[in-house]
Amino acid sequence: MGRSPCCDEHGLKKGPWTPEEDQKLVDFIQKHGHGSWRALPKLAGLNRCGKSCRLRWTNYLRPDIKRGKFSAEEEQTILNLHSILGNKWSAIATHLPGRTDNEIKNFWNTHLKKRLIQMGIDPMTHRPRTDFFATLPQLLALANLHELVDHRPWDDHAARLQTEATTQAVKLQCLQYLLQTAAAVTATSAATNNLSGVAATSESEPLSLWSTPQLLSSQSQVGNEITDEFGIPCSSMLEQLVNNDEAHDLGYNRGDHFGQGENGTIRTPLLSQCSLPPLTDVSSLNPGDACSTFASPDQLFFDEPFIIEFP
DNA sequence: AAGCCACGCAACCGCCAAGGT
DNA sequence: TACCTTGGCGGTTGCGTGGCT
Repeated sequence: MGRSPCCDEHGLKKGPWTPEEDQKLVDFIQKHGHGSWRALPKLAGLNRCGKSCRLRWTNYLRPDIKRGKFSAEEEQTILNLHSILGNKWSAIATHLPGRTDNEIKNFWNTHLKKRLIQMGIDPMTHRPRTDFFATLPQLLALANLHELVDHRPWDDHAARLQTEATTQAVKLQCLQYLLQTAAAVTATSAATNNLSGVAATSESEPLSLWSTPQLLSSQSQVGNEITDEFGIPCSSMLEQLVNNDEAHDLGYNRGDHFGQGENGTIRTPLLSQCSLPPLTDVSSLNPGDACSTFASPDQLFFDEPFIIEFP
């Protein structure tokens, strides 16, 4: 026999709280503390179940709750902690003073998760998605553009140039995706080392790396790891790529597309990715997947025949 | 102006673990 | 040791709101 829900008791109100109810709850807790949540509603004169009171208090009425938009630093902290802890919202909340687990959970589900997905990153593993279908739209768009450029009779030189430019921009985006994938493989081993270090020293310095705002918000440090993979400073290379006139003309530096850096610099998907945490799940890494399954980025995107092999 | 839709968020539900008896 | 109570947590739902057609 299952347990009956706490609010099944007759006459207990559900749904949104009124200001009067809020006031009663706040007054009571300020005078007496919450004590037993089950007993509280009767004592406070509320027609609610104890659980509802507790939730209302912890998620909304508590005086130390910080409301308003999440700062960039808070976002980064959530991303980093989520990559380690997963959906342990209460654990994540302990690192964000004034934020409730519910608020963080909502923020994750409505903002961060979608953003990661848009960037081609699996929100659960924090690793770039390597499945073919995740990249299919990009590849199809690329293939279509390629055919247009190659087979259409061109009277309008300007239009041709623009399409070619767009093709290059799409290539750039796909290249960035592959770089993310390759970088993740590199970062994974580093992350593993970091994490084992954290685990080994967790008693003295629990999660010290992740809870340090300077490190959490440092894109360059993580970006430097990517440099090692290709021997090229990825951030500078990509900034150069994205900063070129073509990208500007195509709107690839628009803030609403990739995000705008603090001093007006462009934040590309990859650079944003660089700010994501190192990856944690090395055990599931398949040496044959991701970038190693594909040809090298050069081969993939600059050897045109590959592209038109797709139907 | 009205209807539709997507989004954000507060609140609920159900499960689980800890502690008490 | 088994059962019960309680609090906590994560997942999900549903309502309000704003933007778009």
